Amino acid sequence: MTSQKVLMVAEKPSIAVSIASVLSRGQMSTRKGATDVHEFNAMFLGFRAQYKVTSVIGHVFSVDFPAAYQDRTATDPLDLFQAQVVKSAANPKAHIPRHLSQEARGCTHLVLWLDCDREGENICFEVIECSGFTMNSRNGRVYRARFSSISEKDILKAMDNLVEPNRNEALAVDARQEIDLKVGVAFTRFQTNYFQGKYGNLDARVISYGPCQTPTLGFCVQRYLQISTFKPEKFWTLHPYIFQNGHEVKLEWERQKLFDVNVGMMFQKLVLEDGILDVTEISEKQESKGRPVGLNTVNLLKVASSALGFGPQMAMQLAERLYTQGFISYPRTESTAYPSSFDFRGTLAALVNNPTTGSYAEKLLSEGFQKPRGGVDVGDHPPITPVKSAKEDMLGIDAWRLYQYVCQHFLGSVSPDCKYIRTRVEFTIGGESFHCTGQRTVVEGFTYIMPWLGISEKNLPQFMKGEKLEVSKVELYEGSTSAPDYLSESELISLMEKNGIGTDASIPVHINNICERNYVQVQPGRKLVPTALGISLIRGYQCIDPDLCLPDIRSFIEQQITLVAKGQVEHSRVVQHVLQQFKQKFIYFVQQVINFLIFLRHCDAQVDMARSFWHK
DNA sequence: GCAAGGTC
Repeated sequence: MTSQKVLMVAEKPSIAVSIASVLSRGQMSTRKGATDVHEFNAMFLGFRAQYKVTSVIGHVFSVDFPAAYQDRTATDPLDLFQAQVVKSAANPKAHIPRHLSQEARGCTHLVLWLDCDREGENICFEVIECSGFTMNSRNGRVYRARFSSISEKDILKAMDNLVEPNRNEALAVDARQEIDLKVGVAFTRFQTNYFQGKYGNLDARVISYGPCQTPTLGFCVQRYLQISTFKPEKFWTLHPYIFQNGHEVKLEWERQKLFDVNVGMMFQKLVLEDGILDVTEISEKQESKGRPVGLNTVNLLKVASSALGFGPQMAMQLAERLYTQGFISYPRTESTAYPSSFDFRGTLAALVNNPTTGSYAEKLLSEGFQKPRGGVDVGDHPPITPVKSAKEDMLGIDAWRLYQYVCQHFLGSVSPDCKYIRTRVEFTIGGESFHCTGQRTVVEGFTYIMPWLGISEKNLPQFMKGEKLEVSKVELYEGSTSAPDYLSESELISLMEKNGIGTDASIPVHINNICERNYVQVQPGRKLVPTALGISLIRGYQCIDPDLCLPDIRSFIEQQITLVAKGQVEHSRVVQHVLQQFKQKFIYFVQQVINFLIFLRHCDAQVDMARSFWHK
């Protein structure tokens, strides 16, 4: 009897290695190709089988317009909405389609090990197309492996529960690709044609629009507008002072702020006339600051920007290198919960040779470490953790600093919580209430290894309830409300994540885009300051159609394609419906812009007439 | 050469 031949395809080479290692128990032979192919013999569905495990490198295809629409001077952007879209190799140099079709030859079964998300489901069908397999054919069968992590347990479990790939989820991605392409390119071509060199000094090669990049820019400009329209306001507050056991203590007012100096002076007089503070309440409460959950990509990017000064693009490049050199685990993950099978002891042991964090890792090993807090498991990859110890000269200064943070975060996540005692003393004087607070650390916990998160110690002298104290002075402090600062890159990342703009992998790309297109500039402290061009663009959308630069535009697309993913509405109906709406917006936008440009030309003509009149 | 999403 001839044996079965099984082809397995993963989303990236490293996953193919993991799957082949588990299923062959390490007994595989690897041969080079467009991507490596791992071969071995094992049982498959009760029969002896020859296995080949290989991978793609992300998407095999990407969508674009046919050649006829590529010449932007010869095409009306409005026609793009009803144009055909064609798929072509995402990376022609990699020759992935040819690789898949060659390896599939003679195979009786195809098992798809793509990442278990919508994009992965879409890549499943790209692989099916290249391999020549068809769903439900007699001579070859197609299976989908659904795995929640790349552990031996989950891989074997997925093998015992093979399912079919989900066509609807794949179609939802097709819908998004077509909508993003048509909307983005139509607006971008129109804007570039009409704004470039037309007026002002908005000189730029391309003036782009996109349902992710434009709301991203919108966040930066929104903050800029808050700053530029901010009107500072004076305020007053009372601070009584006392001397207790040789310490001067400044008290805070329950009313916090007043915006009228006369009322402030009245209260100051009341307090001074009384002159005696009554201690009405003393409370001590133990508070806890929780250790961090596992590190995911977005949180790594935020820390890299705010604490290490690395932009997201650079942070990902450094992380990628640390990953391929085996120092940290896979750096693209949404999960913050460690899998149940995670080897904490092994990871700690791997760090004991680290010059700076090694002794702390050793201490956790000998004295015991904590089970990490919950977090979320999205089922993609485990949180980002160190894998082996390193020294600075092995990595270079930047990679070393990022690696150090990954170590500190991991160690922090298996350390005790930080415990501290908060003391609050309440006073009354002249009918007004004041208080002071102190705090002291009881258990340092994870803040030992992440000292910047530590509790700032504030000691208070002893007080007794019912005690009466003489006030030493009563300050009427005059302050001024201040404008917020420019949006920091790490705040922007938080806003994007919260509003569903981009993914962990694409957030750095969008931020990089708005910088490279000269819409914002990164200033010291990684603050994002919009340029004249960026401000003009967003103000333009705000005048014509504010939806265009709001994050809801992305949520709307996501929500519509989810109907496809769930099989509730047909793919083509959703695409038509969404494109129809964007086409209306596009037409209105074009009309308004053209009217405005006509108006400007009219103004110029008036100015010219006035000039020639006065210069006669 | 314009979008956004994979991954390198």
